[in-house]
Amino acid sequence: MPELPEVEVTRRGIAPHIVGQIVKRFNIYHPTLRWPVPKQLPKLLAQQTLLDITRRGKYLLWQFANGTLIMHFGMSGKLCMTDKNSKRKTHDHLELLFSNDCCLRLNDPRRFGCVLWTTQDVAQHPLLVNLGPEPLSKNFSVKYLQQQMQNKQQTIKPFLMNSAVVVGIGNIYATEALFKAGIHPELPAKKVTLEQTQHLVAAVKQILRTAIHHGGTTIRDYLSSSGKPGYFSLQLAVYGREDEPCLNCGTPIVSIRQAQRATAYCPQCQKMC
DNA sequence: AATCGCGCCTGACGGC
DNA sequence: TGCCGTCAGGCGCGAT
Repeated sequence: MPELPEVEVTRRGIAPHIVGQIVKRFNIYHPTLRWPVPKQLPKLLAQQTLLDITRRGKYLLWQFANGTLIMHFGMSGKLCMTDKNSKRKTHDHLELLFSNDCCLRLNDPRRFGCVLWTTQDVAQHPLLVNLGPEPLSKNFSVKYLQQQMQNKQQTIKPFLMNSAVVVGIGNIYATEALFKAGIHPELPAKKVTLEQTQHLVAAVKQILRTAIHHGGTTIRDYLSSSGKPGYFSLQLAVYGREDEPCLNCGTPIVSIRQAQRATAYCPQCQKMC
């Protein structure tokens, strides 16, 4: 499942090939993603120059002079850079063909992703306007997080996955960051101490930076059909390691469910206080 | 107001 | 082998 690092790695991988290029064709093959892909997109984008491609949280933003394409990969989406003559694969839902013959196809088996269009200030779009700070920016600070956690009874793990608090932290990275910070996932947010908050902010930033770095090294794979997303190259300390020994202390990793999501943690290393 | 839980969807996997 | 049930999960939205 693409989280922030995978989206950022994708952005960095494709930008040099397509920014400044003109859209030759925009083809929709399967318009029913999470929301319908706007039917008028082929006409709107034809002959438009891609001015820039940026990211907000897990949203990829394609900036054109006449508007912005908003793309989200949901659970299973990815972009494949390919030859325009190559055979389309199952779950290739749409395709952007640029004037330099660079061809990008959105492949998303589960279709939880979306492709939308706005002519307004994209930051004010309903999907983006309520998003919290970028985790790798200085706005995601100990002071900020402390303030957000104040009076919050919700446990820290689902709290951390709330995009209004901080963007881009999905199940894998929330789980891993709490292990790294030594915090029990069921600790109510308001009970997280200053010291724990310091560890948590540092852990989130470090894990995301490392994941982006690893993704960058496997970027050609990521952009190809055979590729694996960057996080596969990460050493996951607890996620998916139920009953296996903790890498720190050997205690078997425990798995629970929080808000319908699997959470793995070490009962020895991750404390409630 | 804050938080929970549903539903969208397909592929992987396990049991029979 | 094949079929079928279960699970996984991001995230907006409606319910509580």
